[in-house]
Amino acid sequence: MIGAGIKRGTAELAVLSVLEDGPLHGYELARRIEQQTKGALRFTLAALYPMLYRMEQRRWIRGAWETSDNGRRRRCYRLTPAGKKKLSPLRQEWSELFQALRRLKKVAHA
Amino acid sequence: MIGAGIKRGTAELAVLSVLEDGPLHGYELARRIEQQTKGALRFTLAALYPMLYRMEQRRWIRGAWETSDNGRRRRCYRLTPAGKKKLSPLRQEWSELFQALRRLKKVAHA
DNA sequence: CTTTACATGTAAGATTCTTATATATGAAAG
DNA sequence: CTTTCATATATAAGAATCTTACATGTAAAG
Repeated sequence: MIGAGIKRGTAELAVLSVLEDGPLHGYELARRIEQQTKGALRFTLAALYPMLYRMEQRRWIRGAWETSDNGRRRRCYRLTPAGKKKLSPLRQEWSELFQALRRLKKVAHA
Repeated sequence: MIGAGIKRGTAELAVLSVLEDGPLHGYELARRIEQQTKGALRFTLAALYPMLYRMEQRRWIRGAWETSDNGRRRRCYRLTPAGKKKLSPLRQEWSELFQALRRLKKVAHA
C-alpha cells in the first residue's frame, strides 16, 4: 500500500530531487523548487528549514556551514548516500499514487 | 500556485471521485477506494468518518440515515451540486501537482 | 456459542505545512 | 549616508490531515 508519508510530503521529494543536482543551501533550494516547477510548487522558508533539519536527523542529507563569496554565512546541504538510496523508492511510491488516483477517476464511471 | 490543501488530502479526491458514481455509505466507500486502486490507496474508517463529517459541513456531500435490507442502520452520502462543481478544479490542481513533480525530476512512468 | 463481516463512531497523537515574527548582512538607489 | 531590497537563517503558534487504538453494536456463518 502507498505509505502514509507519501500522501503529504511533497516537499520531501522536492528537496531530495533538487539536491540530487548538487549541494545547495536552504534559501536557494526554495527558489529552485519554485523555478523548476514554474511557480506551481512553492515552499516558504519557514516550512523548509525545519524540514531540512528533520531530514538531516534521518541522515538523508548532511548540512555544513560555509561562508559564501560575499561573506554570508549559510548552511549548505548535500545528499548522503542514504538520501540517494531513498530517492528511487520514493519516486516509485509517488508514481503509484498517481496511478491510483487515475484509476479512481476512470473506474468512477466505468 | 498549487493550494496547500492539495498536497495532502488524497482522501478528499478519492471520496468525491467514488461518490461521483453514486451514493454510498462510509464502510462501502472505504472498500471501493481500496478495490478501485487495487489496494494502493487505503483509508481506515477512523480516518474516513471524520472526513465525511467535515465534507458535509462544507456542503460537498450530504448524508442521510437509511436502513438497509438487512436492517442495518447506515449513513448514506451523496454528492451535492457544490461537490460536483468542486471535483473538476480539484482534479485540475492534482494534475498540476503531478506535472510539477515530474518537472523536478522524472517520476517513474508518468 | 464463537468468529467473521457489517457498520459507526471517539480519542490521543504524530506530522506537515501555514502565517507571523525575529535577526542580521551586503548591495543598490536615492 | 541612509533607506530599502535581496540574501540568509530561524522559531512560534496554529490549522489540517492522517494514524493507531479504543468503544459499540447487529447479523450471518460455522
